[in-house]
Amino acid sequence: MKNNLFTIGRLSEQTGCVVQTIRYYERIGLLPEPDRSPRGHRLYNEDILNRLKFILRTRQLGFNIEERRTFLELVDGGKYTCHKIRQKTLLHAQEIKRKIRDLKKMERELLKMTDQCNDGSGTDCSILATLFRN
Amino acid sequence: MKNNLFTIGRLSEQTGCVVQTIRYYERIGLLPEPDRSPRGHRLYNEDILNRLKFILRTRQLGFNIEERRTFLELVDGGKYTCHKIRQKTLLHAQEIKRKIRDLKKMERELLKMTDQCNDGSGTDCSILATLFRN
DNA sequence: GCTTGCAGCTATAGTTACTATAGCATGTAT
DNA sequence: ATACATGCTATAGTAACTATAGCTGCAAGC
Repeated sequence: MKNNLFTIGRLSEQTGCVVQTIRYYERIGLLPEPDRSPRGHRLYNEDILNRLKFILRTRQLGFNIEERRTFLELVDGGKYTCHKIRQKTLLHAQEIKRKIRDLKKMERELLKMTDQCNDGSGTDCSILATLFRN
Repeated sequence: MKNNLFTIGRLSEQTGCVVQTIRYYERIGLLPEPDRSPRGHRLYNEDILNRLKFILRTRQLGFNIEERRTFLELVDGGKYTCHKIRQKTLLHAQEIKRKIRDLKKMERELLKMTDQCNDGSGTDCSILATLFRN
């Protein structure tokens, strides 16, 4: 049951990643150029499937393309250390923490504005007043 | 002290918005085309200064260009109601809440991975193991 | 035998919200 | 005279895809 090849449509189904994105990842070098059928269709194997799944998990965790690329290079080269990867991951977690803080601030300010709003049908809106304050 | 005109550099200083962005906002219609000096330099007044400040505040609150445009149209047309603006703002706050939830989930997962990591110099990294799990 | 539909292909453009660059004109300071 | 600062326009670049146009080739239905 190993060693069977499948098309890009099957890879897309297996991973939930749309076809264009798969080809995009190949173009930018995250995925290798796969074998082709006589008709020129891409043929994938389990290795590439797993590699794509790896990429998609790092994507879901908010790593950008270059960060994903670095992870892959570390893995490919086998020259990573646990420490290096942990540092990278912690750094990323900190950035996410900062984003959360910023968004919470936004949320607080938005809710503060709506709190002061009478929600009426008139045109004396305290939200706009706040946005227009000097 | 009113009615004095100033250049784009001054507007930039007053608002903290870089010059290119001001011109960009003009191009996409958020800011009006201002008067020009004999040399063709843009000349701004207090009204445009306040309009730009308004735009920048909505930007800081995470409203995208089209949302900012809608706010401006409501204000320009005078045909807004307090209720409408409140709804718009609350909806936006909800989207931000959702983003915060997603980011918190990311953060938790990242920290969980690093927790299980021995942080050593070896190449048996539990973070990678987690990312590669099937 | 013909058409329709589907899956794949390449190359290219569009998206968001700016940011940066190239190449120009003009005014002021040295 | 020359450098520097500020302004101008038009255009390209950014991130990470997503969508489109126009093509090939296979299989099924009429």
